[in-house]
Amino acid sequence: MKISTKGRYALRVMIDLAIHDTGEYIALKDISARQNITVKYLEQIVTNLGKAGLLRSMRGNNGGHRLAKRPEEYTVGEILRSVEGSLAPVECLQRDTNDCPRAESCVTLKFWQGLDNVVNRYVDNYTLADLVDESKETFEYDYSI
Amino acid sequence: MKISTKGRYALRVMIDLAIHDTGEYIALKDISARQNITVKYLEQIVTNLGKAGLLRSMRGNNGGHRLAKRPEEYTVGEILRSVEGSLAPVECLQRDTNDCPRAESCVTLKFWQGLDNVVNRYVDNYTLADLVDESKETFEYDYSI
DNA sequence: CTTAATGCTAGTGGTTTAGTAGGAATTGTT
DNA sequence: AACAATTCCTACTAAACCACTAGCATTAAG
Repeated sequence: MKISTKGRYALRVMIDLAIHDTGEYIALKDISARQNITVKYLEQIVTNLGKAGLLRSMRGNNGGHRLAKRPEEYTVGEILRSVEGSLAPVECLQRDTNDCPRAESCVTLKFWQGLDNVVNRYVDNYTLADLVDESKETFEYDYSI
Repeated sequence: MKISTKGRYALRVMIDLAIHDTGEYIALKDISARQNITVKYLEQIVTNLGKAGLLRSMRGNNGGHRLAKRPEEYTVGEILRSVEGSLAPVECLQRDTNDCPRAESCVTLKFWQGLDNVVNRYVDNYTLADLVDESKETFEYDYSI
């Protein structure tokens, strides 16, 4: 039931972009320095975030990334899913990719569906803005993070 | 965020033992035939369940396993944890094994704790008896499973 | 044209998953 | 006492996944 580093890092990247949002594009180099994640690894993460439409990106000199919408418009769920794929606890709940032939007779299906529901309800009711607020509580006067 | 086969199989084993409970010990061979899981793999799973005190086991001829308590006294959470280890979505929440030095400054800690809470609340309020009941609904008159 | 950035594809060492395999120990039956 | 059926224990393994690293192509500004 673990979330991978990509999921955890994606959250940190989004918080970082939200806190340092100036309207300009922010280079991965800067995020890397603040978050202690290599630029190369960040590339993969922001690629996923970008493909999901969560970021606007710009190549070339002075290029970088910025949020595509306001922090309160992102759910943590969509951020996590963009890099982790489905958060479903068992594969048979990923409707699109899988159709378990035993579904009809599966005794535990209801249990797994319920678990999937509570997880998704939680992550989809938590917004990036919530994380940003908590970040500001944590570092009361220090916005350098 | 996936549960491994061991976790899924452990649930099926426990349901199987509950449904076929006669007070006698049930051999892995029988569970294997009903659940389509090899005896060898079942051995590993019941070893974990046994070490957690969830099963009573008997070696030798006519040996096998049976539940250590009534189905309503098991939570699905304790069954899953006995084979999966902690269900925490991030390692830093596994108090015993880990003490993240960044915990104080971790911006996302509160979010992860909340997720851990909803997951554990769900699985710890679901009992083996609930699964058994649902199994009986699924196979109305067919208890051969 | 140079520089600084992202975009894309591939490689890689380590860990975990999902089993398999073999034999020792235990218990009931004959 | 021997045998058969079972669990117990340790080790092994192929495949997948994770957490990166690497190299080069592409793009944009100055």
